[in-house]
Formats: sequence, C-alpha cells, structure tokens
Amino acid sequence: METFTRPGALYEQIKQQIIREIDAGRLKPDDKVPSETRLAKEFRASRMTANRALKELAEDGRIIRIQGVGTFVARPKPDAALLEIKSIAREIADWGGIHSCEVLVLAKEKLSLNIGAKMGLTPGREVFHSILLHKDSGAVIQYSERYVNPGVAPHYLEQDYTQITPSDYLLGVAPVQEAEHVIEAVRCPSHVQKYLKTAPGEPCLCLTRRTWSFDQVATFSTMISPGSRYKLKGKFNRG
Amino acid sequence: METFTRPGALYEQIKQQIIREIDAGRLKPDDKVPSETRLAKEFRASRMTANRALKELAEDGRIIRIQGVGTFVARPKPDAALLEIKSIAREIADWGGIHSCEVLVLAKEKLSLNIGAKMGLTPGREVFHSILLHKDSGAVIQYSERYVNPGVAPHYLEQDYTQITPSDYLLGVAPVQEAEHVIEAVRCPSHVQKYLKTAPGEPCLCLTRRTWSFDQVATFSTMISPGSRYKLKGKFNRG
DNA sequence: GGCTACTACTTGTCTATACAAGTATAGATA
DNA sequence: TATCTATACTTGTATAGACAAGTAGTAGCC
Repeated sequence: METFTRPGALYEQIKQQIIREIDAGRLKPDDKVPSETRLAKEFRASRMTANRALKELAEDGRIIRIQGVGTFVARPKPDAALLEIKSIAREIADWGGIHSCEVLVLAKEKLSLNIGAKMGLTPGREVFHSILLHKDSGAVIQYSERYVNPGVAPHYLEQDYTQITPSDYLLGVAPVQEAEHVIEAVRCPSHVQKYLKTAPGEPCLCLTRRTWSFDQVATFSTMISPGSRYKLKGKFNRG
Repeated sequence: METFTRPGALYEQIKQQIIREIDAGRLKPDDKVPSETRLAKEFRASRMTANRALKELAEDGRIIRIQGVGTFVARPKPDAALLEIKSIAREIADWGGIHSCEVLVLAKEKLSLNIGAKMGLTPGREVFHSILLHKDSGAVIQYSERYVNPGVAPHYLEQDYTQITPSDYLLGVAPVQEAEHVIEAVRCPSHVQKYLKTAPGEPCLCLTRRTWSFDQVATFSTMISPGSRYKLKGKFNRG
C-alpha cells in the first residue's frame, strides 16, 4: 500500500521520469537505469532522494536492483495471472448481473465506524456501506458487502442497485488504478449463512477485493457464494 | 516483495520489536505506536531509521500512519496467518520463476483409463498422469494432479518436476491456445486430506484447468489447497 | 458560546555525509 | 595461463539536522 504521494515531491518526480522512460520504450527490459548518484546529480537532489525513488520502483516491481552492480529495468512480469484472477473475480462479482437475476438490497447506509483502518482512511471517517443479495431462480447465490470511500464515489448510496451493479457503477465514477483480490475457501460465516441457506460449515468461496483510486482506497468488498463453481473459459492471451 | 533484509540492520530490529509487541498483544489494534522520535531515542537511532521501520510496516499493512496525528496498530485481517501463498495464482499464470517451495512427486505414470472422456480423447487412449505435492516450510500447501495428452507433450513423463514446474514445461512444448479455469470451494477430498493434513471437511480451494492446443485438449489438471488465502495485488492496465 | 491564534507534537520530505558491502575490471603477480 | 589485488563503481544502511505540513488542544479574544 502506498502512502499519500505529494505530487510535487522530488523523489516522485524521479520515479515518474523513470516510469515514463520505461513506458515510452526508451528504457527497455534489462537496460541499465541511471545510478543513484547520477540521478541525484541530474535532479540536483541528494543521493537519498534518488535512493527512495529507485527503492520504491523496485518494490513496485518495475526495476531490479543488485548491490554492487546497478539497477535494471524489470522484465514485464507475465500478469496473465492478474488478468485471469480479475476475470474470475469479475465472473464472481457480476454473476447474475447479466442473467435475469433478482437483487435484494439489505443495507445502504453511511457509517462512521472503524472499518476505515482496512481502507486506510482516517479512523472515524465516514464510509458508505451496502449489503446485497443476489438471487437466481429463488435461491440466494451471493452475499456481497461493500465499503466505499465517499470521497471517491459521493453518490454511491443514491444508486438503484437492482438496476446497475455496484461494480459497474463504481467503475464508471472511479477509475480504478490498482486492485487486490483475495480468493479463499471459508466456512460460511454465521451472519451470511442465514441468507445463503447453506449447511453450517459449508465451504464457500470468498472473494475480497480492495481497489485504489487516486492513491486512496476506493472500495473494500467481500463477496461470498456457496461453494458452487465459477467457470471461466477463453483464449489465452499471453505476451 | 522485499529486498533482502540484512538481519542485523537497525531499522529491521525496530520493525521486529514492533511486530513482537503487536503479536504478543501488548500493542492492540488502534493502539498508538511510539512516534518516530521516541523510537529513535529508544534505539539510539536517527529519526530516519525509525522512519524507515515504520514506513515499511505501514506498507505491510501492520500499522497505519496519519500525518500530524501518529501511528496506530492496524486492525488484523480476517486471516491472521498472512502466509500470502501465491501458488494458485502462480499456477494460473505459470509464474515459473523462483519457488522457495519443495516439490514432492507422488506419481508419474502412463494410464489408459477412461479419464480420456473428460479430455475429449478417444476412450481407452493412453494418458500421462502426475501427482505433485508442493511444500512450503514443511507444510503441504498444494496437491496437484494432472492428466496430459501424450500427443501434445510426448516427453511429459521424462521431466524432473522438482526442477521445472509442469506448467512451465507444458507451456514450452505446447502453445496453449485456450484455457478454462474452474474455481470452487470444496470440502477437502479424503484422498487429498491425508497429504494436506487438514481437518475433515475443511474448506479447500480447488482449481480445475483444461487447456487446449491445436484443437486438442492438452491438459486437465486439478489443484487443491487448504483454504488459506491466495492474494494477488497489482496495477490495472498501466501499460 | 463561538472564534482565532498559538503551541506542541506528529509525520512527510530533503540534504550532505559517511561507511559497509557487493561486483566487475584492469593490472600485476606467480 | 591462472590467480591474486587494487580500484572504481554500485547499492545498502545510517546519521544529524532542517523545514514543511497536518492535527489537536489550549488560551485568549470578541
């Protein structure tokens, strides 16, 4: 997770320049990135500032640093995984959105509880909260709970989620820059069990997603579905 | 991903102490963590060193920092065992790269059973079969079983899968054109349970994958992992 | 009461410097 | 030729100090 980036920060400018060089192709994978000393001189910064820029880029996986040798542009990681996971996530998240699927809104409210911590917000700040049930042919197939940063989607609560899915709405108003998906198999939590009508301890798929927009946590959502399967088939787009 | 941490580093000692305090319960969620200045004094370090420790802990999500206010213990994630195993993600993406994982080959054989049906092969045709266990720090974290079309990878059985992952090998010899992933939460099957050492009925993540190559089913694989978390975080399409 | 100004404290950024530690290369040596 | 060595360059860690920026509380003022 990133701390706020003051846009004018010098180390940030250095980062941006290097990212630009990489994205523009002027710095190709395995190319050598200017050393800390060089960057410091170029930007009239101290070496520590250049160091911070490079260190953060390394954490982001854009470059690779080898002590005694230098800094090099990282080979683009095969993020097919990311795409696949995202697709699966989307499958799960949007399941039923397309197929005539009934949506029940259980909650739509403004909270000021301490969920803020999970979202990286100031504790005690207000947070939007919603709970939805997705039904398909009478059976509840998904329980989804969302916490939304009001700063990112001020009108989140005013939407009619029987018409548009929260994911769709949020994607429209808040350009997601970063996302984290956690997929896990869990025993159905008791507060969800009564809706899903599963047996106690029944395996459920739990997808937790956090998204960032403008360096803020935008949403924090949990989707729980009974252990049924989520299938994804498609062309393999690598490279 | 962390760079190597020189074990004796001072900022690392500060990190460890705070982690210990949190893990031991002496610092509870939302508790205030000593300020940079305080830590610096306590460890006879400079403020920058304390700063580095706190900044990295914040990146790891253990603490939350608020400018002008202070540093606070983050609320624990639902699953405290933050192993952050990425095996499934890695499987999907064939992040062949570096594994710290030990691999046990349980089976590597030629079968002629009727699994062919699932693969869309002529019944009775021969099929390669392998079972692997992935261990990490002593614990089995994944059971994976594969059926491979001999026509697509004739030398599948001759590989040393403690050296190269089946995914890596298969991708090298058989260009995958299409893939289907099914992800589901299941009760741990009994024949797998003895390896994973899970409780009976423990939720497990099950990933089933079929791949096609040259219009033939190339592989059919099942990967089962105890319900721990599979996390994937990354940027959205940023080039 | 309600407002402002001030203060104390916190984190965020930055500098200039220092030494440690890892690597590569050229040159000297055996 | 093969090996050691000095050197230059790199990143890693650490320091002491500085100012900026954000927050909370307090005191004083209207």
